[in-house]
Amino acid sequence: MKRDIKKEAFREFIAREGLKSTRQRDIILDFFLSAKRHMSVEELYRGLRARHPGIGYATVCRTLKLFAQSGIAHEIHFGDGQTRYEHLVEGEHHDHLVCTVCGTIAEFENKTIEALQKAVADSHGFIIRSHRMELYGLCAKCAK
Amino acid sequence: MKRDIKKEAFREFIAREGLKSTRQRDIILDFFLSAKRHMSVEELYRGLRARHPGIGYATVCRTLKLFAQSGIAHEIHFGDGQTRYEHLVEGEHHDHLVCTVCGTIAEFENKTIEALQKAVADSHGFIIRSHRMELYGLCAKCAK
DNA sequence: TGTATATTGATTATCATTTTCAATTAGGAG
DNA sequence: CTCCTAATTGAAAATGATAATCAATATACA
Ligand SMILES: [Mn+2]
Ligand SMILES: [Mn+2]
Ligand SMILES: [Zn+2]
Ligand SMILES: [Zn+2]
Repeated sequence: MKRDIKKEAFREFIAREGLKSTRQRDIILDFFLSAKRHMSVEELYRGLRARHPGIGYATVCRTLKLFAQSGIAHEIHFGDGQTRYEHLVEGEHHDHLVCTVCGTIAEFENKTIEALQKAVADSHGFIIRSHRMELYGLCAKCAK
Repeated sequence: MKRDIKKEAFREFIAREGLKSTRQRDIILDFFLSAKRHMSVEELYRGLRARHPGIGYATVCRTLKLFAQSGIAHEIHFGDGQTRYEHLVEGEHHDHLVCTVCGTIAEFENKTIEALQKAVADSHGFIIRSHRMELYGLCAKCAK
């Protein structure tokens, strides 16, 4: 299962970097992988604390950063001042539809757009390392 | 000239909202329209202070927000924790190529991509109100 | 010119995230 | 298994960008 691929990838990262495997990191990773996508740090922290009251906010922040560094997660910024994280397997990619009314986030992928992005970059002699594309507006529900 | 169109648009906004025309707002607008694009609040503040030492940081922040509200400027967030502003005339739009090495920012517009974005949104019953697309990587110069 | 109201700049507050640091833990050597 | 060292943790303080406060000042209109 993908969950195990991510766990294994993080385990390898920990080993490769000379870091240590800890109870907290295991707990946070388990929760992160089973929680819903695009959770803010605060949401993850509150969710974790329900079962693990001792866990510190700083540890959650640090651990999520490690997830991003290890490649099993991505930081997302939707402009509301909250950092969100989503887990993904290496090489996966998608963009977002963000409802500005209810906050619902939908994901999509469009190879044609990505090809055109590459073409635009090429015409500038620019080498793309990453990109972000977000469409903001009203989801089907909020559009009534 | 476009500069005058923007000045006039802001003047109208000021009047329409029952706000007042002030020396500071004039100074900040002049500098903003003549400075290079995508300046951060800090950069604009420092640039302004050279000629106008009395001007307050809070006033710069507030005034830039007013520019955005009036429609003559846009807030931009590239994920480095700095808010940038760029001026544009009503209806104009473009996206960005951001060099992660030297910080250079190029602008582009691609109608085909925008049409595809619309198509993606439609297929989700989503109504786009705005969007952002940024390509991060190496500019021609930094790619060597 | 007078007056009500908006604006300014300095200061303080916010708020999410980072850093600090003493105490604790992990995990390899012996 | 026991030591030992370096990594990790949680609480608290620091950070950094922006926003709010507020007394003093400037603006615009009657
Ligand atoms: Mn996503
Ligand atoms: Mn631009
Ligand atoms: Zn919605
Ligand atoms: Zn560059």
